[in-house]
Amino acid sequence: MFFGKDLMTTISAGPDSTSDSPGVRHVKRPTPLRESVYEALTEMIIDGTLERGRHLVEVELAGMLGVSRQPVREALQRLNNEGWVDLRPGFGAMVHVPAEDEVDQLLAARAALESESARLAARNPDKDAVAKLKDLCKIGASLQESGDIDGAVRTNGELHGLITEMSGNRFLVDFAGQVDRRVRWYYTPVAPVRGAASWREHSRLVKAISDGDEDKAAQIMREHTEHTRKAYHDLRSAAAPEEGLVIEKKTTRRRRSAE
Amino acid sequence: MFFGKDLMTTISAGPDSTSDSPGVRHVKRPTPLRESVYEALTEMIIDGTLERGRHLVEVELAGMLGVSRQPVREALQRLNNEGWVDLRPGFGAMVHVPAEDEVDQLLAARAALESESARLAARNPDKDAVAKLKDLCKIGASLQESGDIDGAVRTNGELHGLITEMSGNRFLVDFAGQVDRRVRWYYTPVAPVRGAASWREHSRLVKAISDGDEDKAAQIMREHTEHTRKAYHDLRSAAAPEEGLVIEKKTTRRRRSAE
DNA sequence: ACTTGGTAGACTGTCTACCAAGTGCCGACA
DNA sequence: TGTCGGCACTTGGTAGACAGTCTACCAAGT
Repeated sequence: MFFGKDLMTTISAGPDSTSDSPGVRHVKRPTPLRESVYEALTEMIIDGTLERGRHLVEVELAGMLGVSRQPVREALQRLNNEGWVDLRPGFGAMVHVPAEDEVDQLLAARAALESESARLAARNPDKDAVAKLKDLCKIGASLQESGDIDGAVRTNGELHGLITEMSGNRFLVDFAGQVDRRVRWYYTPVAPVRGAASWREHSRLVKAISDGDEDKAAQIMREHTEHTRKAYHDLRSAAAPEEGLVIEKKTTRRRRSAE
Repeated sequence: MFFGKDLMTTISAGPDSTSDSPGVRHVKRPTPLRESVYEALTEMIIDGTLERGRHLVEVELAGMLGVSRQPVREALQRLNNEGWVDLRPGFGAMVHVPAEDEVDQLLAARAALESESARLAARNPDKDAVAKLKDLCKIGASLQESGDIDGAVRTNGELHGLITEMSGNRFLVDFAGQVDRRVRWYYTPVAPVRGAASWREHSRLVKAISDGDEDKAAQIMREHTEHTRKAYHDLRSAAAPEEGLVIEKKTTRRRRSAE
């Protein structure tokens, strides 16, 4: 994400630099440090810099980010509450290792949350928002087609996020947001397979919303999530008949190198 | 106030809620202080010891609970993340003052979450759990009848909690749990009015679950929540035709000036 | 070979002290 | 009366210290 730029240079400035290096410029801190640390860490977890199961040592992270233990602790506790890491008392934090049934449960929760959101969004569809949705559909489909998986996944997130926001329900927004981020973490490898069909469904969904057809919107969103779950299972059983957790290794793609 | 010295006796409460697989007996794990503080504070917020809108000063709470600032800070941040308090940077925490549309949104979210939970619970109803549900129904109804509102509200919470747990989906459990506690906070005054009908609905719901009728269970849960919302609105418009939220009265408390 | 006991190191949980910066309030001043 | 400046308070963040606990490893005993 974009906050990275400034922050990372600021934060990662001096691992063990002495207190008064003349070159270190302390940028204005608009947001509390713990917030920045939180985002930096989620980013590192999602992009794999911090591998699953890794033991996160407070002082180590603190040094890595150029802050003291406290903000790190606070960030870690939030990450723990949201399920990104597991905090064992007296030992510390480990990056969460997802159980096999976890994606299932996540998608089930998402189905409930987003299907309801879609219903409420359709209940009173805002003109501008609908226009934006249509845009996102077009953008997403073309990104998908051009093979920009990261972009498509991101756009997918924006689209779903916008729909939940249209529900006007801040709790749905919040919960669905959390679920979405988690899903995105586990799910990126599925996107290439599932992509094309997914975007066709998005279009139908947006249409139902703009028509104000509540039941249809909710229904489509439900099926949409259900298809995603199926795709995940197919990929899983195809890619890892016995090896279990090895999938992410095999399917991880380096996207920066065009192939 | 009895918070005086050994807060352990006050806060360190019941058995730990670690998910225990059969055969593994965790002896005794001292809960981190921040956890105890968190629970003490939510309790105080719910029962009104800390009134809505009140400015929470870290060092004050720390003294009150007999701990240092650190655990209090960590607890406050969690409370902030979960919406119990609002943390204003540079100023501090205030106990959250619910907006008037907030209960609506909360109940809408709960409808989605718990209706889905009820569906999943009905999908494969566990014998023991169903028996427990029936118990709770009986207990709740009798508590309601005998006028023990607090007890009825608590039992209501247990019943809903058990149903979400029966869904087997930890995310639904988690989210619904958060929503439920919040609802319980705002909602206690409604319980007396709504109570009797509510418990009749619970019985029908439990029956649907034990029959394995998914659609019916989901449907009943939805209507159940809907009725609750209606009751809330009725009570509200009856009790406060004009004054609305002015419950908070304009008390700017002077804390240190001589009075 | 397997268990037991001991030991050492690492890390967290918590406390204390301290400082800089932001916020709200109150009173002085125009 | 209204506005400005300053004061007191509080948070946000840092540093260091210390006890308790967890892990790992090694040595001795069975």
